[in-house]
Amino acid sequence: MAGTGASTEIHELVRRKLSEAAIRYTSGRRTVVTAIQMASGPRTAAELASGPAGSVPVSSLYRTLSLFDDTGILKKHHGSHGIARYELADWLTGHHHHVVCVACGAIEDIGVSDSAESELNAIASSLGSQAGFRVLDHVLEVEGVCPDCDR
Amino acid sequence: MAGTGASTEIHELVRRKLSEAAIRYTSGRRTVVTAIQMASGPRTAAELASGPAGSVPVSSLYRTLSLFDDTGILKKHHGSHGIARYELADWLTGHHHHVVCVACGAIEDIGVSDSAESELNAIASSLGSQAGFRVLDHVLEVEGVCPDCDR
DNA sequence: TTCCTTGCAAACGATTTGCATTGGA
DNA sequence: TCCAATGCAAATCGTTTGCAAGGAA
Repeated sequence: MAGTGASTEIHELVRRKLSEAAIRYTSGRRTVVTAIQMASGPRTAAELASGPAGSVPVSSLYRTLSLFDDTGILKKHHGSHGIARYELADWLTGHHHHVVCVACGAIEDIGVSDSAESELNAIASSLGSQAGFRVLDHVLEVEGVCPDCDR
Repeated sequence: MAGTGASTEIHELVRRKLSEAAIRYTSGRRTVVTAIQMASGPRTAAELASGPAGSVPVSSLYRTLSLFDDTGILKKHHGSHGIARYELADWLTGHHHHVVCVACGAIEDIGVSDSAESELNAIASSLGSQAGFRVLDHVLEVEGVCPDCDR
């Protein structure tokens, strides 16, 4: 399996980040990180609980997700039905965007070329300053119908 | 009041759209449309209920919002805390994007130039087809700090 | 020991729904 | 008239929290 090295490295990066804040990297927390990094897109608490993080009780799961969001290890999104979805933060996996299926709600990660990314940055900066905002980041979501739902 | 003309036209467009589906445009529903079109960005049910749509009971409000979302009159978003926000659909107000304040959660509408919009369309199409999706639309959200929160 | 973390169950808040009543075409 | 629309209250569901027990430094 090719992922083992990267997996180990992510755990190490997370451990370091947590230790800076004097937060323990316990086995339950490691389980959550592993579960999320195996996914191909943002996952809900329910998906994690009924799958690879099934051993972690819901309350602990939510506490961990929330802690990781606060710490900047995870990024929280709000999917099609208002249910929170979590994925590893950009600094752990690289900046990317999402395609969302309007029919079934599936979300997939999608990488962006450097040239497209700089166009996006330019547009985002221009829009943000138009409104007087100090721009920090941008989120592009492509809405469409996924291959499965599209007949 | 300068908005009366446009306001009337939106009500007429909504009425027509609903009548196509044999759905009545009642006074409660008109109140909701009026409340939403007065806003400068997507609004939550609570905001509408405690403000310009205060006369509409919550259950009816939610039913109306949901009906309008299904009918394509409103577009539903999920803001910073997973609370649903609604705004008039693009065909009623024109395509636009949002700037979101990561500090206070405020959301403002923001227009995009035609040239930026076609760049966005090109990027979105390319990303979507990369994943095998039939692309329908795109959402760009600029994250930053609003003037009020930024000292 | 001391404080962080966990796990259960109860609490919460946004949204939905059952059902009897009202109102418009 | 007749069925869609309404309004109240109760139910749902994702998520949060109080509190006592477990564990690592």
